[in-house]
This record gives sequence, C-alpha cells and structure tokens, in this order.
Amino acid sequence: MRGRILDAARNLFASEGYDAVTLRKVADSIEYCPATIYKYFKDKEEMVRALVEDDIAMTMEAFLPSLEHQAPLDRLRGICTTFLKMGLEQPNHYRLMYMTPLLPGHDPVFVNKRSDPQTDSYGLSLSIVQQCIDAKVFRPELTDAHLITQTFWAGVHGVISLHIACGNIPVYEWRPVFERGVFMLELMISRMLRTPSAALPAVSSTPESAAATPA
Amino acid sequence: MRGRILDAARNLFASEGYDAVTLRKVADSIEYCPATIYKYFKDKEEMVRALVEDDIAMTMEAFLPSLEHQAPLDRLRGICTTFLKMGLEQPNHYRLMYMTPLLPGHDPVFVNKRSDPQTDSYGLSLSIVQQCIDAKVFRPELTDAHLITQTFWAGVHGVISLHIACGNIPVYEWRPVFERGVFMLELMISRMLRTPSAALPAVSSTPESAAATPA
DNA sequence: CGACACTATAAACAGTGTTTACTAGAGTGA
DNA sequence: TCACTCTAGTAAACACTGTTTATAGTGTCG
Repeated sequence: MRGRILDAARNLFASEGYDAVTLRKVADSIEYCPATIYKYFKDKEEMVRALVEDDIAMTMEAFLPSLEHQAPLDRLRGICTTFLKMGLEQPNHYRLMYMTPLLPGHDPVFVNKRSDPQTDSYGLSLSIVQQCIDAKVFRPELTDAHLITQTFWAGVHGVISLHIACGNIPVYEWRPVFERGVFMLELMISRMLRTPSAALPAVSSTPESAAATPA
Repeated sequence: MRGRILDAARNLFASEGYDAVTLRKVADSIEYCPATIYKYFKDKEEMVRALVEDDIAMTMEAFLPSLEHQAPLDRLRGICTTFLKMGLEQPNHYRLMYMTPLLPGHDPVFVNKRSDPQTDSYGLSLSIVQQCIDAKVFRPELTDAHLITQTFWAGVHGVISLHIACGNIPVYEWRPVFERGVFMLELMISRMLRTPSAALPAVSSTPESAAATPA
C-alpha cells in the first residue's frame, strides 16, 4: 500500500516535475482521500524521503558496473561519470536528492544508512578513493581520503547542479554539459596523479542546444 | 515604496530564512494589506527577482577590490574567493540566486543585464579569464574562455552548494568548507597553468564544527 | 464644486499541508 | 451469534499559501 502511494508519487514527480507532487494529486491519482496518506506517512516530508531512499538505492545499483574495473582509478572514474550521467538524465530526482536542504541529517534512521559503502554513495566513493591512495595513484601529499572525496563530489556536483539551476540562461554560452563534467573530472584527477597524465579531454566549443533542461 | 517592500522582504528573508518570505508576512511587517504589493509587483516572482537583482549588484560591488590586482591570475583568484566567501556567509541569498531554477532565462530585461562585465558576474569572470589567456598564463591548449569560466564557476559553486544542501549531514566528515573551496580553486588553477605551480594548499583534516549551516 | 485618477483595503477564490470527528467494515473472542 | 475492538477510509474543517475583484477612501486638477 505504501508502495502504491509511492508509485503514484513517483509517476507524478517524473511526469509533471518538482512542484507537481501534491498530496491531493497523489491521492487523486490513486483514488483515495488525501487524509488516507497520513495513515501511512507521518508527513509529506516522510513520503518524499521514502522516494529519495529509493533513488539512493537505484544510484547504488547504477554504480555496480563501475566496480568491475581492476584499476582503482578506473573505478573512481566510473562512479563519477555514472553520477554525472544520472544527475543530467534525471534532474528532478537529482534536485530533490542533492539540491534541497530538507533532510534534517539528525534523523537516526537516515544517518545510519550513510557512511556505509554498501548503501551510501559517499561511503562507496570514500572507499574507492582510499584504494587509490593505497595503490599510490595520487601524489604522496594527498593522504586525506575525505578531502579528496569531498573535492571530487563537489566538482561533479557543481557541474550538474549549476546546469540544473542556470543551464537555461542562454547568454551564457554553455559548452556541452556532459563534456564539461568529464573535463572537470579529468582536470581534478590529472592534477592529483603521482605520474603526470596525458592531455585534458577536448570539449566542443559549440554552445549546447537549447533543449537543455526541459523544465 | 517598492524599496520599502523590498527592505521588509530582505529583512524577513535574512532573519527567518528561505521559506519565510510570504506575501502576507511582508505586508504585515510593513503594515499594509497583502493586495497592496500587487500594485508594485506583478508577481511574487517579480518581487523575488528584484531582490535577486539587488544581490547581484552587491556581488558585483564585492568584486571590485579584486580587480585592483595587476596580475590577471590574481584577479581571477580574487573574484573566486570573494564568490566563495559570499556564498558561505549568505547561504540564503546564494540559494536563491544559484540553486533555484526559477528565473525563466527568457525574460528580456533580465537577460540583457547578463553577459556584460559591468553588471554580470559571469561576464566579468569571462573577461578576466580571457585576460589570463591573453597573458599566456594558461597552457596553450586551453583557449576556450567560456569553457574555463564555466569550469571555475562549477568548481566553486559545487563546494558552496554542496555545503548548503548537505553540509549538515554529520557522518560525512566534512573538512572545513572554506579551505576546501580554496583547495578546489588552486587544484583547478594549478592544472591549467603553463608554468607548473607550487604545492596545493593544506586543508585541515579536523571535521568542521557542527555550526555549519544554521538552517 | 465635480470628475477623475490613484491608493489601499476587505473579502473572496483556489490551492496547499494537516487535523479532527466520524463511519463502515473486518476480525476476534466469549 | 453477538458484542467488541481495531482499523482503513472519509468528509469536513483549519490554517496557511498566492492571487483577484470590487469597493471605499484620498488626493489632484479643471
């Protein structure tokens, strides 16, 4: 039953976007009374958080193929580009997960799922970064796995979130956003590498087509 | 009169935060009827946009000292760190300006103010990056000023916005956010430099105090 | 003075999230 | 079988949003 409510919410969310997820619309689309939802969720926030947790689980699944690579650096590349793709393809979900300061952070249930490489993407990234450090991939002075993880995350997140928030302002002649994400990633990686890297990836200087973010 | 409304909105916004800016509260705090606001603003959105435009102007003023530096690279460093500081000190304004995909982008008045180094921070950054390119500061293959500007912007924005959205999740052992911003900036700069740079800045590995984002 | 323009308002409308009081029904135990 | 409880679902209301309409004031100008 919770599942049916969440399905309806998910559909509404994916089809009509961010602000369309209203309790009444969810209730209507499942042909129930708005108050019924409160039998299964304490809050609207709790309902939304259930959605987010599902999305987190999906993200973790999407990371799995990247873990097959032998070289830890390739694993790092893999999850970063996967994260980038996911954020660009599902901006609504991304916005909810990483651009909305709602999740109180002090919620014990929510917090316990974090920092675990199995269920949390930060924990997973952290462990891969640590593997890179152990494999002496990075320069010797770069020893703080948290700092490195947070920097990679911020870099990729910056490209995604800036695109979601400002990507539809045409006077900024935006370069293609995915290429920009890869450029950012390789920029960071290559500066951190112990053995100097090859050239940075090329980025097309044709401004991105206007079909960037379809609201 | 528009000014008085905006002042009230600004106070409300700064003191009670993002969601507290409601037309009725603004009207109450200035002791007018809610409908009166519609005499001076077509929308709530137009009122909010007026706030944002003021903030943009303030941002531009904050950039002025950075333009005094002789070396173009120092100018670039200056505006980036200023941007970083501003975003961290006024997260509410930052969120409104750069994390809310509201501004339709097709508004002609709004668009005309963009891309001008005098009134738009992107235009200003772009011109400084171009000066760096002309001064042969960057590696010869880095010729696309837009790409470079967008990359710097994304990097700094990533640190700020990630901190605003997720900085209150304690299990991520966040390193001090300002130091992380400078680290990100120098990471990007040093990889782009034609003449190799010195070491990256040190970042304290003490997790940031819990007083990060006071809601 | 009379006509006009303009300001501010009260009241309502449609839409939120949320709560309360209530009903119909399904079980369960005696 | 009969009462009993417990629960899923509901209608109606409440307190809020942003927004609109019709109306009462208030000044200015001819």
